Amino acid sequence: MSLPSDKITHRNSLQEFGLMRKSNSAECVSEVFFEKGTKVYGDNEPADYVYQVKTGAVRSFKLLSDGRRQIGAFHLAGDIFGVTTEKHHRFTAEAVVDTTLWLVRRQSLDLADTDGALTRELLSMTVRNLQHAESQLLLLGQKDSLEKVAAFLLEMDKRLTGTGAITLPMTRRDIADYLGLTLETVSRALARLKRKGAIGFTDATQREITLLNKQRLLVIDPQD
Amino acid sequence: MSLPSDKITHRNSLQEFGLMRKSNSAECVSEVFFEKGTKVYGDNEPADYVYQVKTGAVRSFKLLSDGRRQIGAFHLAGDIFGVTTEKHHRFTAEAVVDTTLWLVRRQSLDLADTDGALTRELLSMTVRNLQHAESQLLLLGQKDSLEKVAAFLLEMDKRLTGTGAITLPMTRRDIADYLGLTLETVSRALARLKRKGAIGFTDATQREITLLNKQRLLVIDPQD
DNA sequence: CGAACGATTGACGTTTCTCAAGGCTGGTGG
DNA sequence: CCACCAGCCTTGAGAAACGTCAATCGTTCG
Repeated sequence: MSLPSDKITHRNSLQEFGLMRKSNSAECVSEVFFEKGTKVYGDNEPADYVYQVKTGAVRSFKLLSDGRRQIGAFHLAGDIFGVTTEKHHRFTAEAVVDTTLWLVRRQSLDLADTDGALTRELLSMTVRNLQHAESQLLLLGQKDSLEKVAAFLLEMDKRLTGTGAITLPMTRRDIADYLGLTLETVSRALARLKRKGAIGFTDATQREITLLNKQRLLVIDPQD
Repeated sequence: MSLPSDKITHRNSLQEFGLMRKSNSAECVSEVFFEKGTKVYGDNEPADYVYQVKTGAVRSFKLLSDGRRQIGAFHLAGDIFGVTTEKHHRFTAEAVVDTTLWLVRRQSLDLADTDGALTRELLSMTVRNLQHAESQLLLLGQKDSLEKVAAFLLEMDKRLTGTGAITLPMTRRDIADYLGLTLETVSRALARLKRKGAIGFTDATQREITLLNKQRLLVIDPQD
């Protein structure tokens, strides 16, 4: 279900952002807290809400019957996710770390679409998702582990800060399931990048990474 | 460029299908022949037309700078492709075999979108493309070669006939670049499926394949 | 303090890739 | 008609990449 209760605190608020600008009653937007590891929504569940990350991070993934997991996207602060034209979600979404989301009832949006502006907005979001999936196809199908990890670091840097100093919210296993690798291979690829002088670790938990040489990462990661 | 000339024959015609229903002048729809291997449009070229496969097949792909190729989709008879909200294509499209396409100037569509019906149609197509890409992510990231090839055969059977008797238009290399494998690995996977009794070859060129046991293929290919 | 979690590293096994050889088919020109 | 050639497919042997299993270490948190 979409709104598990006991790990979540509700605080209604009137937030203005993205799609949710169209909402006009206070009940439409809620701020909800999800503890690390909590499910936001499940595969095949009714898509009743649209979400935006206030703080934290969310992973969106599919599972095979034997438990293999493909993470399709990470949603970071500011990202809108859970948008679909269909009745049901096609992914499961979970909080990667303690996360605060804003959410809007989808129904409150449908009503507002008199001029088709919402349909166009929906289209533009779907196109962005499609573009991300398309570049991920190239990464998963053609790149080796070093290229995948380099591309991942560059993507995260771009989306988190762009400064070259990043703090990853996700574990090595999450990264592995995003890149189609194992966590050990991700760890070894990071070690190789460190030995090459392309990156450096700046804390004990190995989640803070400095991109010492983006140019070198760009050379490792072949562009299309 | 989008309309190479000497390998192509033009025949204007008034075809009614899909998106193109909106067109109302004879100049908007053309039937164009593309010889095997011909480019339909290139990555980053202006997206001036929308296409539908009349006969034949088209591959749509991205290249890395060193020549590695990821095929994102095959377009078969009846499929509409080349639809985008942007000015330029994000893929290159080539005829896999001798192919006849119908094409419509995109401009002739834009004019017709008074009621937003076209935007909704565009949205629904983009969503279909997104869904295909999403399941391809799972395949590329998590499945081994046997599972990939089994999934490929099931997809082709479904889209070509559904009867279990298929004639593949594409080479082993095309299949490999679609599945993120090498052509040798594809060939070996097919040989293994044959030994298992799941498929059979029915002609000398190894392009006609009979799915002797779809249930067995479904077991090999884990579902989400 | 001890347990749980996440990360790293090594040794080893498996899968896939690479390189090479050979076969089959269909088309072309003598 | 036949020889030849080019393209496609298969198969094998060895190499490389990646996965698996296991041990260890540091951190966090009760």
